[in-house]
Amino acid sequence: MQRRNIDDLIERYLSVSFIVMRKAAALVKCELDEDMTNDQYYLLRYIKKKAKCTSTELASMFGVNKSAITAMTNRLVKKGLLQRTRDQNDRRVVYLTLTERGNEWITETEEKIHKLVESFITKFSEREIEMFIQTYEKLACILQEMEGTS
Amino acid sequence: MQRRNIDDLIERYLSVSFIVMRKAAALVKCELDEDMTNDQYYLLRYIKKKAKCTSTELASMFGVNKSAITAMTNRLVKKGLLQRTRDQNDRRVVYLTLTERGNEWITETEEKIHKLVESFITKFSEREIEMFIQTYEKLACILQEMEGTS
DNA sequence: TTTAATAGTTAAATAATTAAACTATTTTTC
DNA sequence: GAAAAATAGTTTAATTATTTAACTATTAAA
Repeated sequence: MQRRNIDDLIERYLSVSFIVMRKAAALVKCELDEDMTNDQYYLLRYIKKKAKCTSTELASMFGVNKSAITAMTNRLVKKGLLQRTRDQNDRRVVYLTLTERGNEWITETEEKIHKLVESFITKFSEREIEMFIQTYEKLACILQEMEGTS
Repeated sequence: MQRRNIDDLIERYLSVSFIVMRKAAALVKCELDEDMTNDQYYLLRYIKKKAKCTSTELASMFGVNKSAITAMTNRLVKKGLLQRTRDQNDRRVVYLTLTERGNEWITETEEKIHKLVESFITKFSEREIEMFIQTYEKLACILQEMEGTS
């Protein structure tokens, strides 16, 4: 591939990924209750999928320090959406699970977000969106394997 | 398209876009000086491309309130990377432009970020990445046209 | 059994963000 | 042309997200 073609693709990638990131964040926010944030949505979504998980795992997935996760989970525990339980075999480990209310909230919210994503995903042909997501998933794998991503 | 196929694509999109967003943010951060943030990088990058721009334009691009832009630009002015100049025709308007140091910083940093993006973008075939970015750009257009994105 | 490593929290600091109230201009409207 | 409405940007107070460093408690390794 030619030098200027690569540079052009890189530039386009940087611009478009920035725009999509910010616009998508704004749209997701519109679907959430006033007192909930996008990060809180993503955190509860992840815990629902895993059923239970630890701070360390979340910190790695979110690419942040464990103390950032402690702060976030504290807020969600205070809101009654999340609960902590200690592992009886290894008492250092704390599991995070959804409360009943947390489960209700994320279930309702997932429905709204799915409708939102559907409203734009259906503007593409099945083939186009399938190809897009496949490449996107490949990219996710590459990024996850790169060092320094913690 | 079948119902369960759409739902599956939506779920895959949500998962992969989240992972890429967080991992990319972590990688970009590694390339920046200790005292600079990803948002500051994206803001200076945008201003460099436009040469000069206003708070209102930035707020719209970033999908945030104008007061968030005021706060960010204050920090960058304090760091000596950005400057404000008032429009002489319409004295309500304030233009933001890079200082000499700001220009040097963003030029150096853009080079690092380009190398970073190149390191993973070249793992795809030219055809695959071209298709991917085309669909991504279409998506950006659709999101920008959607209401409530401010 | 002392030493290492691991899991998580706390504390202090900063950045990003919002909402509401505000100042200073320019445009509209009657 | 003066009063009213709109526009551009800032300030203030509050909250969330984040980092780094120091810390507690527990488990694994030497």
